Amino acid sequence: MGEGRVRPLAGEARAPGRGPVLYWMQRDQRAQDNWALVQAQAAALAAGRPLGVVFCLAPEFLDAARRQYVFLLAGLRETAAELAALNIPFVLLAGDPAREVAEFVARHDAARLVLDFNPLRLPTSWQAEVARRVTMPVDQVDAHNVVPVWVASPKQEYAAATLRPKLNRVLHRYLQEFPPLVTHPHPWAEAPRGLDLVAALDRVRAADHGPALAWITPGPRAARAALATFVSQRLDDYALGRNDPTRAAQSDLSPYFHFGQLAPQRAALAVATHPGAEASREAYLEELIVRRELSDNFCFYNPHYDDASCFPDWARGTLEAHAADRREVILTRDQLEAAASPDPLWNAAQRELVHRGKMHGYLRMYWAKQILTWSRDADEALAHAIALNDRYHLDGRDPNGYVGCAWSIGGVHDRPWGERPVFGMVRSMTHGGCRRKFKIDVYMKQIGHLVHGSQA
DNA sequence: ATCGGCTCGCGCAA
DNA sequence: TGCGCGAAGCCGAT
Repeated sequence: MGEGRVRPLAGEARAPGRGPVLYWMQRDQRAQDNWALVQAQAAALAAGRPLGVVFCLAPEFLDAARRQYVFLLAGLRETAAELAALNIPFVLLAGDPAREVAEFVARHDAARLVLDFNPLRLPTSWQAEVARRVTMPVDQVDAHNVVPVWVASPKQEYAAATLRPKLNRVLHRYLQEFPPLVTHPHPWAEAPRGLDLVAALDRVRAADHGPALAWITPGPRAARAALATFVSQRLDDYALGRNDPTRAAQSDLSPYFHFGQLAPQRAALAVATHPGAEASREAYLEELIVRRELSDNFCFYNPHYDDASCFPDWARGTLEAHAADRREVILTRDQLEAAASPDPLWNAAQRELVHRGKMHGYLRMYWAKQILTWSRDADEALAHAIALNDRYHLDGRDPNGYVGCAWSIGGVHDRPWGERPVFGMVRSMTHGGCRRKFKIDVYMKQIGHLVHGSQA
């Protein structure tokens, strides 16, 4: 599975419990291609124990909206069925994860507890709390990154350029085929039923932000199909077309990655072995591995990933120096949310976000940067961008989102550029620049149809 | 269409 | 200590 994939989180010296090995599934919500489950099953087989998976639904998670929970629960239903068919019970809990999981694990006297990895503060604090409360050994497995984040680098990296060689040096050791999860030979006879996955949506206190989504089907099976379609039909156009919002060259896989319904490593394997345009393969693997894992590196080593104190010194200085620059207009968060800015291109991007739950990658940068020009300062702009990103993006509340906003507004992982009003030396993007790069009128027309069609 | 200048600091070679 | 070069930039000159 690759050196360092598993790290003890607590209790190396603790005695194992007398019950099953339990995997507390959080970020990686799939049965196959999941290193945490591979590790949990290996431990269970070695000890001759049953294996179980527990998931705790937090009734509110960082302002997640209803359609995000719908996506999550639909995927979990499929994953639970897949696990049950392999003789691995799946148990759904609801409530405060730190308390519920700790109690559950103690009640069933788990032999070991296995965790997956998410660098964000809230899930990390839940894990730490559970590890402190339980009495058996706890292992953490980075099941999300191709190269485990603590292996890739021991520190916060300055930019993609500094992380890239570190990843490339060890990539061949980690970019390997997954072993399959097998039918578990030791049944967990006393496994509780847990909550019903269909009724669970009623326990969620989530507001309805944005219409229900029909263009994307949740679940690991649909994720594999979407990957196959992308590789066979759009990958060759990726190098040239990915920054053109009017061309469908993007993978559209990020919602699956975010909810762990598809392993980035599975996508990397599929792309790396695909014959065809070399430039497109490299461009995609750069974004899938280097830039995505740079986001995990940032959030793992910098707990201020979602406030302006995480910006590099040069960016904070230059933004400060331009804080008093005249703004065209100051917009409230409600005005931004309602796509009521003076820029029709920005409004179209915001409408795409609301109606599709996903904005084109190139426009995500433009969108966040423009918010800076309509905010009193960079702190306020970052707060607006993160709030709207998390509320509407299917892949919101993810390291990629926080780092994307910090890159756009605060120069994180970027370098300084020619000084301009408001932005200072932070790289700017303009309406005119977009006009030069793609047909903005075609994009705005496409979004007009999207909005009109889904409001009927 | 393409090019260069804008500007800072990391990491490495020396 | 010096030097090369960088996640998607802009703009004006050619």
